[in-house]
Amino acid sequence: MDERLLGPPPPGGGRGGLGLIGGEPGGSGEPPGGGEPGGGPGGVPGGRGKQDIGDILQQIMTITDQSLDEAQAKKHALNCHRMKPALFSVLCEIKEKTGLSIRSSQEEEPVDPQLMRLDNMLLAEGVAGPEKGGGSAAAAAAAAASGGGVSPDNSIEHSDYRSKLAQIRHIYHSELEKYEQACNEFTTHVMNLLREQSRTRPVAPKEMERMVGIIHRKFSAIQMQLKQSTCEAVMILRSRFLDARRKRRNFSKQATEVLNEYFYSHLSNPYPSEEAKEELAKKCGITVSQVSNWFGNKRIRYKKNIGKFQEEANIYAVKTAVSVTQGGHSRASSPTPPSSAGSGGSFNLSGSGDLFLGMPGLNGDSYPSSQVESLRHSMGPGGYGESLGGGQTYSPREMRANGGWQEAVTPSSVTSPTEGPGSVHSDTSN
DNA sequence: ACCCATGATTGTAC
DNA sequence: GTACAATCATGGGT
Repeated sequence: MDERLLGPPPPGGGRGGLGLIGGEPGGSGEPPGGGEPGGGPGGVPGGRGKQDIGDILQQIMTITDQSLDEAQAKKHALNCHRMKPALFSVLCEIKEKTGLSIRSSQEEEPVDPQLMRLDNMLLAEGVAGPEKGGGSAAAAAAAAASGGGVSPDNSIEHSDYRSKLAQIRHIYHSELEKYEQACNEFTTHVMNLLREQSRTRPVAPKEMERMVGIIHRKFSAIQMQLKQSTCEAVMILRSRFLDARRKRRNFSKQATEVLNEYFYSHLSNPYPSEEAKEELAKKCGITVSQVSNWFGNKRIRYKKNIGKFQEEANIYAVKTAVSVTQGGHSRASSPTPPSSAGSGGSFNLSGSGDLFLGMPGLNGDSYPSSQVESLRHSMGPGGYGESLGGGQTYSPREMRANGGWQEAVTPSSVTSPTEGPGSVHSDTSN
């Protein structure tokens, strides 16, 4: 088998084997006329290339037709030829001359910047490099990039990301190993070929080195493709992971209820303190930033369309009213911030009462009073500032700047008459 | 498929 | 850093 692979070098020499790696400038693996001892020193460089293709084909045909024994016999005859040393020295001479041009034509091979980039990226993503830490580090980096909220199922996403990354890593390494193995096998094969050829033609160690270099370059090109596609896979995985973070999932009904309850019971000043947010977050099984988001969205949307929220407000107002009248302490689901201790009942009552006033049908007004208030607000500040009653100790900056939450959205009656100067809001802690 | 509700993100002001 | 306002993008109902 090996014998067949090494083939009968004399006619055509190692052309078959070396030709496989292709792209060799000047066909350096084959000294001019090297495979044609019969042609003698007359086979000058370049002459081979001009040979008629028909001749070559014919030669190939003869090779295939020849039996191995015949080839071996020819080889032997060549080696024993009395002119062989002379021919060999001529070939060596020619080789010396052509060697320079070969060397100058290729050699410079700076580290490919793209390969470097790919290597760096694979290292950074934890695909290349040490087994441990890399993947999780990348996942952590991705998580850090997410910014604020860490959703409860984030860990699931993390493990998912990690397992997928591990898969990619596994495939990458097994492929890399395969390539390396193939490269080594091929290198050995080529070296054997060259060694075999060195009996009939001069093959300098440098030439062998160069050949090995060529093979490695070819294989590293393949490796680069592998790295490139691995990078692409990681990028896709990563983008999917990042997209997944953005995916919105509605809060549970209970969570929304808790948040709404707080919102409507603090309608006059729906700015939960940090502690209140934390407590709400704990109760709802969400993060503090999600609570902040929720309140931010709620405030803005409530303000924008009070009428739409009226019904909802009424529902929660009734809820709180009922729970308060039933004992006042049954509002277990509604967090009572430490700073608001003692005042909860009062503003709940006031809130609900005012909301009833705002109910269409209950007050006989086709327009909810809050909408009227809204209209009044749109007329500009100044006319109803007294609704604050001077009792609010907490006023967010922007509220002070633009006229205040109460002024904007709260029906004048909602501004908690019961929430006097002594009433301290949870938000006053800020 | 469409529409609306809603959680998240972004840009801006303070 | 917080809040607002606008916007994006998805979930869910029809």
